[in-house]
Amino acid sequence: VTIRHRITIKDVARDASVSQATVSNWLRGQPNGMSAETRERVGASARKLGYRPSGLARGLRGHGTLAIGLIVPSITNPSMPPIIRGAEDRASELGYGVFLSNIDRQWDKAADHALAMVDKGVEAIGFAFSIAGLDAPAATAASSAGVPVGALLPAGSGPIPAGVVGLDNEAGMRQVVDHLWNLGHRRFGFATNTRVTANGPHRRAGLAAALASRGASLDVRNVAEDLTLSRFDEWEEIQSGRRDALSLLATSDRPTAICAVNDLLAIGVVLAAGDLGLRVPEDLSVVGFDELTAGRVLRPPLTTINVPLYEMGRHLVAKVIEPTEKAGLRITPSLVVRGSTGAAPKSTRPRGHRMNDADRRG
Amino acid sequence: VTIRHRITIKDVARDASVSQATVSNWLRGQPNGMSAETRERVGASARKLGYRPSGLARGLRGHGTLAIGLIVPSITNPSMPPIIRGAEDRASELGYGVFLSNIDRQWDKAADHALAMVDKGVEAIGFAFSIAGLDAPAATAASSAGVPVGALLPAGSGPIPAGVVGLDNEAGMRQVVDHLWNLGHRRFGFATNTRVTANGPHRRAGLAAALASRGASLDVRNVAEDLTLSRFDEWEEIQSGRRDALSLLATSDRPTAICAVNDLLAIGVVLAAGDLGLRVPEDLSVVGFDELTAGRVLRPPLTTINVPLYEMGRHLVAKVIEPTEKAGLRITPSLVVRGSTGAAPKSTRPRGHRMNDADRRG
DNA sequence: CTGTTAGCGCTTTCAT
DNA sequence: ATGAAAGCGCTAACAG
Repeated sequence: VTIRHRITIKDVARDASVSQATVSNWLRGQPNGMSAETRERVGASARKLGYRPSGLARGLRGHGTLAIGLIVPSITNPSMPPIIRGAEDRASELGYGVFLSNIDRQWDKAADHALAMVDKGVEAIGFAFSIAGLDAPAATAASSAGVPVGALLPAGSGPIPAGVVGLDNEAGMRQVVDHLWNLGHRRFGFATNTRVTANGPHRRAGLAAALASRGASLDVRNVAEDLTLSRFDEWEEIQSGRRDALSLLATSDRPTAICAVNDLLAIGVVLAAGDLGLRVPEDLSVVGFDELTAGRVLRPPLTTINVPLYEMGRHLVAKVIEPTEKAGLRITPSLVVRGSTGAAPKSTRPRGHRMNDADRRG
Repeated sequence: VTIRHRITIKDVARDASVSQATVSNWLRGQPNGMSAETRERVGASARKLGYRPSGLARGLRGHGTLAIGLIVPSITNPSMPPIIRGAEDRASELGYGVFLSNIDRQWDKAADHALAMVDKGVEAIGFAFSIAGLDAPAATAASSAGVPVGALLPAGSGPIPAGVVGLDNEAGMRQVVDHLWNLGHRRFGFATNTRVTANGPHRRAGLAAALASRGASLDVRNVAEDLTLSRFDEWEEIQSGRRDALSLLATSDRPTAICAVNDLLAIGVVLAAGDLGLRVPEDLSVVGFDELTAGRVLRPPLTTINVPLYEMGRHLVAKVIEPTEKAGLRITPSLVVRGSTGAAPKSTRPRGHRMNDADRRG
């Protein structure tokens, strides 16, 4: 607990009877040669004195600070921890530390946080699913300050810009439609809310596109977008899915399968089905996106799309720290079939069919 | 995207025709007087030039770096995000940035990570539920380097040391026992595993103590501690709870209520009950600890103990950044009654009673 | 191979 | 009320 005066390179130099420069060379693995004898002597002194190089001074002098920034939209979003873990792991392997900043979906805060990180000397900044692309204010602010940025983003179609790790949501929805279509489903619903990540619109569009490629289409009346959600909160997001489902299932020609923008909403859909006395998957199939643990706990367990979040976090960091490649990386998620999807119900209710009381019962 | 040469205090000084010292004074809100005229002129120049002070240089010169470190045992543990969010929020309010480090329950890594943070100039380090107290190697390493440390820890009995935010697990278990006892339960079981946080033993001891205070006791045969868990993983932890329950419920005088060390294990217990054809709560009551969202999704929803994680994260940071008070803070969690607990089953099976086939059936 | 000498951007006496 | 100058701990040319 001795708060001894900080041991500097100078102390080591004096102890080893060499110059600071020599110690400095020793520090970063002798770029130019160095006699083994000296190296050892310096090493011994450093160890003896308990010397630890100051990252601050090193950073100030122009060299790296060995720190990067990671900005997450909402840390309580269950998708984030694996991403952060991946990012931190990779950064750590590369000898970097990570500054974490959570903006709680207040997108306008991103730029400030990014700049604060720049001031602290980060060498790069990664955005975990920011609402917009690399052209968002926060990203441009950082890169115009000379700090490289990278981001996790929906992939969209076309090439992926350098620095971005793109999630191919469309490919995911394609798998969902394949699965459901083979099960006989023809009327699809989509549940989302106004506070989801940038992936939301891509998932909806992906569903519509996959349906279109089979000559079917996503009826706008079968798309529910809850807008009563305020700040992000897992349970609240589940509730938004529940509200969506309630409105989706109130129509006479209700969908036989509902795709939710993510697992949280999907859980809400399953819960709503229970409220309405509908059996899943006999009466209604439900599929989510993201593969959360909560979806496995649900009865029936949720069929969903697995997204390799941990790997994405790793890639994001690798991309910003060592921007070797000039192109981005495309990540394709994959379907995980569990119990919430099954054959479409036999008795399809043609459009315009009148609801009976049993349908109405909650 | 212009990577203009960094604007320094010198540029501002030149532009405003004052000295660096004056700009420096202006920077940190004029400690000594300063003519309003000058202040304004400097401000104008700074704004015009887009000046941003370098945290690195500021830190090097001896003043604060406005950065703290936060070390978490396992970021994918669902209890962590709220803590991190609270910590980050409070730090941010105080103008601090936070370095996050996840050690994935590899406790021996903590010291290295802490030291790495010290090298990066953090002003303090907070440990979110480290396995040991403030006397753990990591904490002593940091504090002997002159960096104050704080931690989230089980409170235990007795006074709480400065810098620690203590969770009173015993108080939580007392509430659990009150609730269950009033429901008629007399045979209690406890499910845990060998990889839980430092709170684990305290929860078990708390249960035993609460029972003892009513003249009852926790039969060691009714304590199951799964040890097949490797790295932390939510689903795996649920499985460990399932295994615990399977062994706990195989006895002829099985407990009528099982308390799990946390919600994840508790979910596993409920799932196991389902596997065995036992109804919850009619045949078995289950209670968890931590109040996770997954527990609300479970059917029946889990009765549990809510821990104010977000607040604890905030307190932890406040304690390490402004170590005003000399004593720690005690946090008392509170019972949340949901559907997994109910009246004890009428037909109690006295010790030694022989199981019938129905009991055996899975 | 190793030592000298300048700074990096900022704070901080000490003068003025 | 403001300025000059000396570093914080380290790196980066150059010299020797």
